[in-house]
Amino acid sequence: MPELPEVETTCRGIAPHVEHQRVTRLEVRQPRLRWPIPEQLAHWVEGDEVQRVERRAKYLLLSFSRGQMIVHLGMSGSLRILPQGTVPGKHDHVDLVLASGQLLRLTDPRRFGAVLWQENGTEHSLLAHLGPEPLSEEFSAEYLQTACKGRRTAIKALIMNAQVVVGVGNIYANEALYRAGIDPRRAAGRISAERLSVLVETIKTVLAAAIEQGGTTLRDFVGGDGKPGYFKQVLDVYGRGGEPCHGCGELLAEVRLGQRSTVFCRHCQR
DNA sequence: CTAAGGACCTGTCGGC
DNA sequence: TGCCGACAGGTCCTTA
Repeated sequence: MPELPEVETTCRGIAPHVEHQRVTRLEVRQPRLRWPIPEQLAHWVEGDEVQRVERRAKYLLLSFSRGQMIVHLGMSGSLRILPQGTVPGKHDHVDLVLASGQLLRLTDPRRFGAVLWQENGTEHSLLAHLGPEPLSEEFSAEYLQTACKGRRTAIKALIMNAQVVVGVGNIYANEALYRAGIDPRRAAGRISAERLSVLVETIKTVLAAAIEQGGTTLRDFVGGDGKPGYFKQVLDVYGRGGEPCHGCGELLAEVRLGQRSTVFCRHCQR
């Protein structure tokens, strides 16, 4: 479910309810997510106050006095603020119960998500080798040009590689490549500097627009405040295989690339 | 080192 | 209506 805009929307939605709140209890009903939830996590957070909620890549980081709780939503996860006492459903695996009378609930049917911990002064290995944030200045035309040099891998796979740049998932990779006029299958090392520069801009634009809209609504995504996102209305290619290209009217092609559904226009993208 | 494929898990949808 | 396979927003890990 969550791509970077969804995670950002969730972060902004939950932060006002969670920051500076004391955690009265951590209730784990299902510890088996992508990795087991650390057994000592409750011990580390209970009685302490959440200092800050922030996002790095698609990870949410909740800071406590001795370390950070790391939350990843995987493919199907979501976080919501609910009143205490709300009866948990089948896939409601974790509750962070707050002194305010609310709780932060993690729901994740597929359990590809994760709840982990990093002690102050240490960096979890998952976060150690992440590339730059796509909306930062560090993610520049020059940076992408260097990253593409000599690479034979398809450009779409490259921009979805978190070691190159974080937060570009399948939807926005398809959209950004369409807007840049680049064939997603093209070898990264065989794209001109000028065109890569355009791609950097379209990645930034498409992500920023999606964040502004509150994320893409697919199925039943809701942000931390329970409101749905509205970006789906402006997707040009994702989920539109076989339908007419918004630019030229030719039918959009759909192929599988690295096991991910890839939609593009054979006429507009080269 | 790079590139490609499998793995994790559940729900939903389309076809027969 | 029921069953079965294909597919879904992510990304780590193993294999070549």
